[in-house]
Amino acid sequence: MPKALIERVARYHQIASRAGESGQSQVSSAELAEYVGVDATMVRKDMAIIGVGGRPKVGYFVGDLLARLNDVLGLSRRNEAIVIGCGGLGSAIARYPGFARYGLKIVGVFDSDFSKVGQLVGEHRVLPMEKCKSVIEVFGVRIAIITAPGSRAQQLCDWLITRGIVGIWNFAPVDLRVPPNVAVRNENLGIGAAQLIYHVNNRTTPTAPAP
Amino acid sequence: MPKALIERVARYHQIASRAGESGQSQVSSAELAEYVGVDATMVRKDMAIIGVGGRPKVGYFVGDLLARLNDVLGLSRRNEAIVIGCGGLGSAIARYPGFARYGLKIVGVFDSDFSKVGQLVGEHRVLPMEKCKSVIEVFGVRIAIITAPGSRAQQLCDWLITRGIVGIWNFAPVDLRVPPNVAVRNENLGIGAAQLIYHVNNRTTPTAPAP
DNA sequence: TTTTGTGAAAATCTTCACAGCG
DNA sequence: CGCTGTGAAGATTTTCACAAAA
Repeated sequence: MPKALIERVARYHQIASRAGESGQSQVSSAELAEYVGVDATMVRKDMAIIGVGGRPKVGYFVGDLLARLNDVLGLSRRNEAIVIGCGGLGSAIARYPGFARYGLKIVGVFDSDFSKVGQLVGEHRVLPMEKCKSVIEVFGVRIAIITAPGSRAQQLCDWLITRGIVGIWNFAPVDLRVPPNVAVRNENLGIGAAQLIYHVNNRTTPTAPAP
Repeated sequence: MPKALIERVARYHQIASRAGESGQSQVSSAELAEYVGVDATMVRKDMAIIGVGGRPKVGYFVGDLLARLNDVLGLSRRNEAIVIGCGGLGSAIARYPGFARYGLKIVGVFDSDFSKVGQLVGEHRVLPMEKCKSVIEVFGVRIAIITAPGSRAQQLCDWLITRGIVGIWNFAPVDLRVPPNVAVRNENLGIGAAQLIYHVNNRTTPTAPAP
């Protein structure tokens, strides 16, 4: 399974999802290609790989496509998550409304700072770390979103894994190391900034198309 | 210039930067490879491309490496940025301490909601959108960080570009479209979530090494 | 006649194997 | 020796060209 494809599948999902909401019932490979920023041929190849068939002259049916994408991504099942650390980033994420579409449900927000415990963050009451273990067990939580300080993130991560967490979404400014059976996504804003700056400094000056 | 390389260069910078701070004066390709998650050979290839030479038995000098990386990424010059929208995500980003290392300096925080104008977000006073134009001009701002609602993001983006912005870091849950001479980085938390969920559901179960 | 589907070619990226140097 | 440097081989990803279908 092409690794780069997974990068695109999530985008296809977004587009299909949006198209569905706006009442559109089919999308063409050209349309998908446009939004994802690749060639239309590749979209068709991708569709072949994930097992979605289209119809010449019509395109792909949004319903079919979305169903298959949900299946591939695993969004059909409910995906419970907890947020650890409710500083600025943590509380913003805990309140972020856009996760519902992906079946990601935040079931607990934790902080080791007692002055934050008990505060309301969106619809979540901040809980002390002591409660974390039970929440994981009770809800069968598999995903943890870490927004704790970099200095504590790895230690926290290790502990969460012993408690059964198998997916880590890390916003602390360090790259977390995990055993091979655990999925980790290191978001790292600093690296994002560096990449953007690179592209700003090396952006394409608009040139006339080659003859 | 290999596109995938740029993805790694920012990570090399992070590692080198950290190594320097902890007093380490050289790093080996194996060490860099370990952290970035690629083969050591590729690190050496990358170094050759960006023009960093190492020494057998020693590795790469952190000072040389960092200087070159700063140059390649364009972090030597100061990179002014503004933040538009100071909801949860916007204010978290405005206060994020990790950007200094990359020369990214936030010089203004804006919101169109008058009830937020005048509030203090970290060290920044929230300004009304009317002031945005002048701030861009006065500081020569090239980068805008958008955390406004998805519904307004594209319109805002278009306007910013007319005002001279050439780099957009977009946290709204839509993919912004920009002309080819503008750099855009669509961060999109929803898509990040979808990708993590995929990897959680398809993570490698630890198997015995092949015989 | 437009849009999908796909084998073959091209480009890109990654790993291998080993030479070279301190 | 241990680690860098690099040409050649290998794997993957992307594009091209065109057949097929509605």
